[in-house]
Amino acid sequence: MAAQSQYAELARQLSALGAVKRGLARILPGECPSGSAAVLTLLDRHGEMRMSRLAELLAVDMSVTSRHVAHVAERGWIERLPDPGDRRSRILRLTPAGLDMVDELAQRTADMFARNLGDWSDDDVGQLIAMLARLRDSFGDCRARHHDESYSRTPVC
Amino acid sequence: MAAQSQYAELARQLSALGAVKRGLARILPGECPSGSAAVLTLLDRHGEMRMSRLAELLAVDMSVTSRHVAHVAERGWIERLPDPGDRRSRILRLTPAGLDMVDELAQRTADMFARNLGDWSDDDVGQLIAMLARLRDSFGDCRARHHDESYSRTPVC
DNA sequence: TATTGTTATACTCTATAACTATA
DNA sequence: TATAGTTATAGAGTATAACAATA
Repeated sequence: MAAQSQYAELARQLSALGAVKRGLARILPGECPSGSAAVLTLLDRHGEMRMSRLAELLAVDMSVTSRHVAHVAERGWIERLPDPGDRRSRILRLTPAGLDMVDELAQRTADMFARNLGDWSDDDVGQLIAMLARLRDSFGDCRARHHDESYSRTPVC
Repeated sequence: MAAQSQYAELARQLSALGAVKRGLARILPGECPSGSAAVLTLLDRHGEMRMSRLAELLAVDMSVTSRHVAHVAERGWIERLPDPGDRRSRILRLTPAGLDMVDELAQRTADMFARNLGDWSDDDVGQLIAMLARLRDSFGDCRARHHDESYSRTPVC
């Protein structure tokens, strides 16, 4: 358990991270904002999946997921296939054009990091990744709890 | 210098951090969204300062800073004093009510982290803070470069 | 009845550009 | 002319609520 002043400092650092994320967003292709990029990247990493699963991985509400998915589908980067097991559901899958975009994104991201993190060792980056993963894990699923009052009124996160 | 796959993973982790930040935002008082909280927290930490300095610390455009500052000033949490040395400028300073709000924010933030990071040691948190600070430092000031074409057309960040 | 997904609405944060006042 | 700050406008991301279709 850490001290209160440390928590305050951690909050400041997390807040300041917005600048890094906006920097990352600024190098994206015009038609592919960060929400779309996240969808494509997750589909590439985890393979085809349903909306609800994607919403979980994105850690946003399904309504938000729906809009991001519509955006990338309109551009032909994914297809929405019927789910044979549940006709309410849709299976999301990258198209070849989507895969191309994923490659483009990876290229731009790597360039960006290479420019700015040139003096970080492989190990440094690995440690940062590990700590961020642990942080996310500790917070669990921080999305709002829809219509669920079984917990306290103020969300746990 | 790290590998491209590591950079892709780092980008994913940073993107996923949005969930943690939204969780943090959800516990804020209704009248004090995260932009306002950042202003108050920075004034508390660094003492009174001018708009331009605050914009730098927030790492956002001054127009954004101006709106956040107006919001907290309307609620009486800061005062905007004339700068004796430059009449274009304004000095921002926390009021007693602003200090109270800072305390309230620190309390809520600490509660939140204590709930979720209970199994992190003081050292763990310290390491995370240090790495985030280094990350931010490596990226430098990632704000858009206004009307400055002395660099390449694509921003460095 | 409950769940999957979509759409409408509203709010926060951000950047760009045009503007005022002062240096 | 250049700089400090404000305001108007637009775009991205998100959540809530109401809704349709299916389980």
